[in-house]
Amino acid sequence: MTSHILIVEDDELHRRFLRDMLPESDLGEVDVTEAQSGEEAINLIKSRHFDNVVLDLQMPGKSGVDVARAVWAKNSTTPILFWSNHADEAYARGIYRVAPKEANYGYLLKSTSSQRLKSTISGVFRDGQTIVDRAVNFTQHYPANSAELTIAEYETLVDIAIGLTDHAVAEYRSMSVRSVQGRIKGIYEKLTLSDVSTLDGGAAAVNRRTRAIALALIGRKINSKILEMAEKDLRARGKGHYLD
Amino acid sequence: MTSHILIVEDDELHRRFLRDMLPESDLGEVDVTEAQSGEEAINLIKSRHFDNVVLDLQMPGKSGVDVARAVWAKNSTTPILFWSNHADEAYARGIYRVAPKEANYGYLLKSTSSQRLKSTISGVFRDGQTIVDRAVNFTQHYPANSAELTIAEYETLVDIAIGLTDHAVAEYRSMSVRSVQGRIKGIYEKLTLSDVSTLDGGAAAVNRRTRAIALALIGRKINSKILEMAEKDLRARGKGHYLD
DNA sequence: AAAAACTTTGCGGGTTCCCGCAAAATGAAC
DNA sequence: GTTCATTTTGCGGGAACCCGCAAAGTTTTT
Repeated sequence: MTSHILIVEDDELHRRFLRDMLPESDLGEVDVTEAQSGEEAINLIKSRHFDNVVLDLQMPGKSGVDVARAVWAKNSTTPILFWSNHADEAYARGIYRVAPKEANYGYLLKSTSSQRLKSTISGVFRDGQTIVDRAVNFTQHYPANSAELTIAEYETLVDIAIGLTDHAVAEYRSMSVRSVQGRIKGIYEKLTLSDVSTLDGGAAAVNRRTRAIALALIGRKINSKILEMAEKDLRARGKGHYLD
Repeated sequence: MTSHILIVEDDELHRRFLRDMLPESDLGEVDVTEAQSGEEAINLIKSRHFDNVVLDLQMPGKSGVDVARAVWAKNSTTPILFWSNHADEAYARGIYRVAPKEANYGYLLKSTSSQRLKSTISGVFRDGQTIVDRAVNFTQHYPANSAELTIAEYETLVDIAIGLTDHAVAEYRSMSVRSVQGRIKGIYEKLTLSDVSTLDGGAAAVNRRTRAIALALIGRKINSKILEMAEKDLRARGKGHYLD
């Protein structure tokens, strides 16, 4: 039986590498289709059937998480292998948020060996496993440890990272301003921002809010793609005017 | 005469592509050395001589801008070709800031054709040209137009993006707090943030400071690597305690 | 069902950010 | 050297952020 596989990959060398490697894997006969962008992929997904998808995460325009959402909207059990240069917790959380419970997927770094890639493809596409590279610093069962941001804290972190005020987050998430501030304080604690140093005159050297965003960015808990998706969600929920 | 070329590229497929392509270019005889990381590259640069460097920008650990700084510290006229998936103004400004006046360099996206890559290599390495891909949204002669951030505004944007307070920026840059606030207002105007919308109760929906950072991030004026470099510069100038 | 843990919430005070008003200082152009 | 443009600067007021104190509500564990 022929497997129909969609490769979504803007990098030509990587796309070619996958195209050549997939027939060598032990999936049996495969029919490979390629897309060079998230937009192209979404159009293909709407009009054609694919058994499996190999998906880069960071692409110009729509990201891999955008495409995954479209794949799983069409068929919530389609296995996806995320294959990326980036081990961002931001992407891992994004995937976790859009993945249906019944889906299985893989998340592998491009720096892993061809052998490892082949065995992961088999595991995800043929054997129905979920396999996440350990370099992706995010567990699925959380809080795996209490230093990780909860779902609620992460959601609030993204909200303040796109620039919303406490009042706007409160209205958007249907909670009080004080609640929002409580979650933000929790974020600061987990990013070890409870004490900030002061200047000679006694004023603080660091603004906690922007420092937390910087740390999350440098620690790859958030990235620009995730912020774009968050803005899109805001607009989809009728609150786009906040940003105008 | 043999050209000694250093390739700095974490992606194995891209490194291999360059290694195969360089002897085909019209540089004459070439001797190619490869580094898989910024750190490895910096060690090689210190101990060996290279006539030219091909440099990825976004790598784990030290970025291409870090490596460029080391290259030009050793020899301020070594031509460098920056070859990247990312057309970030952040990187362009970073390069511009570390490039000596007498250096020539290229900045090309990996999505351009092999033909174009070869001709750019010739132009930069043999003919001493500076060639920047037009997708890199940053001119060298600025302000090319008054909507672009000035050097001073950009420097302040990066300072607030890493989380410094107005007082800390003032002390760090030896200027008054009001001056810092004036520059920040200029940043907001150029990011079209002068008017922000309000919620039903009249409170603002958007915090300008964090919204400006989000827009700069999404617009690729800044990125996490640039923030890491800014933190390093802070520490190098004896102000690392601001962040502790 | 009860107890414990976690989250939400209101109030109020202190700090930082943001901006207007106005003037001084510096740099560029003539 | 003079004029013009740009940048810097001080003061003060309003808004947003941050947090302590305390209590209520919800969820989880026993």
